[in-house]
Amino acid sequence: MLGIKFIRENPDLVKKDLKKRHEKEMIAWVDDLLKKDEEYRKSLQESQNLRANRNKATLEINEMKKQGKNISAKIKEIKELPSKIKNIEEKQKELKEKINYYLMRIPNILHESVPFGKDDSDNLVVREVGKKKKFDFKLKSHGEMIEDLNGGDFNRAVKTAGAGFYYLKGKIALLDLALQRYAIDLLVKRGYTLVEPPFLMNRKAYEGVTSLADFENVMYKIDGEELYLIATSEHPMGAMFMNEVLKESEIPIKFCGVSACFRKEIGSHGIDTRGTFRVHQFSKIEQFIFCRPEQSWKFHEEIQKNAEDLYKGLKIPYRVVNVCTGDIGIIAAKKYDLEAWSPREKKYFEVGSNSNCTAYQATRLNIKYEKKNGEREFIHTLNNTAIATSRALRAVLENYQNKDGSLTIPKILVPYMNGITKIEKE
RNA sequence: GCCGGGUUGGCGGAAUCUGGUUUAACGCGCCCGCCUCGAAAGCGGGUGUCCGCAAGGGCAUCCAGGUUCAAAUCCUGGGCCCGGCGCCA
Repeated sequence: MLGIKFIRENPDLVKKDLKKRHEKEMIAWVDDLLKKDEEYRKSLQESQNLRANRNKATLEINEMKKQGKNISAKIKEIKELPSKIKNIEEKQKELKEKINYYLMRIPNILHESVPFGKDDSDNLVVREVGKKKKFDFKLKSHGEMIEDLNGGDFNRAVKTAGAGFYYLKGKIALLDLALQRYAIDLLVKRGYTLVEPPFLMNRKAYEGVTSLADFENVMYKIDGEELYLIATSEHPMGAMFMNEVLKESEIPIKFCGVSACFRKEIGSHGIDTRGTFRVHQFSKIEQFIFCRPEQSWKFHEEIQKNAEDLYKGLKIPYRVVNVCTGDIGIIAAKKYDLEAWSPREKKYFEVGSNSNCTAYQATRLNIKYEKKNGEREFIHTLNNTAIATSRALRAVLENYQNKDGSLTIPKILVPYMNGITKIEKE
């Protein structure tokens, strides 16, 4: 969320941004928020004065009691103070709740380089990289390939779990792991610390890292417990330092998360029942950075380069898009999507997403860092996919299939495949 | 899951039974200043957060409530940690 102080000081900037995001109703929210904020602070002053009076009287009573004086008159005098305080504070609570309602929903301030637009069709292509191979045969879908290579089972996954789940087997399962190890090794080599986080998270921590809509549309909740299955390791990594103050000397912190990811995908396009592309569970290697505010734009490009280097290494053509104001979501100040080339559909499809969340997540999570002079400031957080196997598998399976139905293993993955260079049709 | 013990600042640790000059004694750490060629020691100040231009004040003893003029302390519910038992990949 944005700091209330920031909104107080820059209401016009906030409104201008909401307009860019096509959030017209929220513009009125800002005025109401500021009004409620002022009322709240006034009420706070009032209740605090009453509390000060009460505290003073309490000390006096104590003193009198020690001297053996009769305190009943004094108690009568301040008798109604507690209820007065209670009344005011109840109103205050309502104001605070409304203020929080707004703060939890008003989105982050956009970076100036974010293109204006309505939806994903207005995303700006930043660059296209890699040579597209020519195929002189009809390409199979990645789902068909997996089945033909005896590398997975979608029907039986429907039986045991439901649509949107998959079994991977044999060499394709190994390929899934190879992709993960490849990404981990590249990131660890570049100074990132490997992290295996909890796959379940409580509500409080979760509210800090995601938008409220996600609780409905994305997250699986454990029945009878305040626990949610993580949608990405970004979430437990982000929440890791909740309510902490980090020393300037310990940041930047660079994490490489590895986890299974669970998503309901309600409200998104159909679930992929013959493949791994849009599914309820997949594995993902994720980059996450905590850093000083002045470093975050530099790191945004750094984690972008990491992701691009992974696809360059795989020799899979991709493009980078700068996600526009209408498609970016409430948390990021700027977001790049990485899209791999689908030779079968002759279009790009999303394989990763790179967000600079600036102080937005850190404000909700209350993560600060302490400067050398003792001052404290909210930290910046960034996250980017390295490899989501469900999507990277599709990219590999389409770009590396051969006319005879076999699959060539990308050279860079061969060491992770126990030397296997090709998966033949069985 | 059951039984018992516990939860106080950056850390150790008093005060809890018997509510009251204890937001926290005592000790350690960290930061700044003085001293010094530099450092240590020593001395002085600081070391959570919120409201306020300031003066000043509020809040903060795991969390949420309650009782009370007053809660670290009493009551209710919940979380977490330690030990024992049980259950179990």
